[in-house]
Amino acid sequence: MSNTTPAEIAAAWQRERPGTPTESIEIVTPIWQLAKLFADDRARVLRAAGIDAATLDLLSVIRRSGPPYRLTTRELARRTLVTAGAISQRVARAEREGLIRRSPGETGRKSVVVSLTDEGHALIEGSVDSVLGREASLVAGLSADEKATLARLLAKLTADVRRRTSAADGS
Amino acid sequence: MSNTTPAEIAAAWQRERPGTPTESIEIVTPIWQLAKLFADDRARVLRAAGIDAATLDLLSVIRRSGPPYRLTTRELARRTLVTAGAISQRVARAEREGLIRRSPGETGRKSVVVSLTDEGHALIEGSVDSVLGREASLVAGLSADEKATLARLLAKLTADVRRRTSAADGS
DNA sequence: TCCGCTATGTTTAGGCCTAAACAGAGTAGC
DNA sequence: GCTACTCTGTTTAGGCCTAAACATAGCGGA
Repeated sequence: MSNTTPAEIAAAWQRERPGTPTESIEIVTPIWQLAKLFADDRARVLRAAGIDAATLDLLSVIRRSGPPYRLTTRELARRTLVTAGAISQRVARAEREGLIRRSPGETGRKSVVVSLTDEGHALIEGSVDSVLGREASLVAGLSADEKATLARLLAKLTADVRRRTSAADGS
Repeated sequence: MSNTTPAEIAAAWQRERPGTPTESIEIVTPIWQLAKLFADDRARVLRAAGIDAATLDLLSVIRRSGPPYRLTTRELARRTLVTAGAISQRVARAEREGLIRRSPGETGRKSVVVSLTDEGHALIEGSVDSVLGREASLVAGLSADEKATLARLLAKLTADVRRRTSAADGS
């Protein structure tokens, strides 16, 4: 029934291999577990709405960029955390389903702009509230103070990790 | 260069669709971003060690279960967050690489116990410290207090979300 | 003008995962 | 002793992703 907690994992390593550097486990492991819990739950909610998480992410980025709801694939790759190849595939799938439209970009360079179709716009309007509403209910167990503190620490950690993992260095 | 921050995403939704329930964004989004940053970084560290994250996870669970380093596939599925089918595939891959061994379980029911080979044991000993050490350095930007607070809030949130997503109900 | 460099996208090969269909091993009740 | 049911694992079909190989499109210097 109960899954292993991060604290138990760290304790198990210390018991089996005293001296193992386990300081990060109680931070990193729950982040992975939560990411998976949120992802699975979101997938379940979206299945009912006839859309998948990857497509929702794509349409969301375009939708909240505001009118005229158009972005180049380069911008899409920058604003989502996936590779250019993944964007290319997402766009192809969404285009096949009639949710977006591709058109050649005009300003210099070779470029492609992706824009929402009416169907795509309707689909995102109909699903974003249910997804975000559901997620708000999942974090409702924390008090306002706890949520603020957690958000602040996560923001700090994200900035730290991004700095330490990108480019050279690392120590 | 800079990626969009969760706070900017929430602000964008409020600008475009006033009233969108964005309370969860500054919690859920950074968790996903961090999970991906950690996963990518771990994959990079492991590539050098000749092992992948899925196999490391498998061997780790068996290793820290203690002597005699044997678990049934059912136990493996329970202790990792993946499906039984995924375990079956992970075990098949690891067996092909000579890292684990499969043998019929004796106690009642049909069951299969997975045990570490010497090669598997050596591989996990040689990589766990480098992975955990690297991750410790990634979270080193937080003070001891901040780490403790973050760990506590993440543990609480994980318990909450698990409770709210499992089984029926949800509201 | 020509050649090549750089910025952009797309395609391909392969990895890992989930859901669901399968299959085998015990167990329980008749 | 049989049949049905319930655990356990494995296999299959399909999805999404990354890395890397491929294409193109403009620009720029000689």
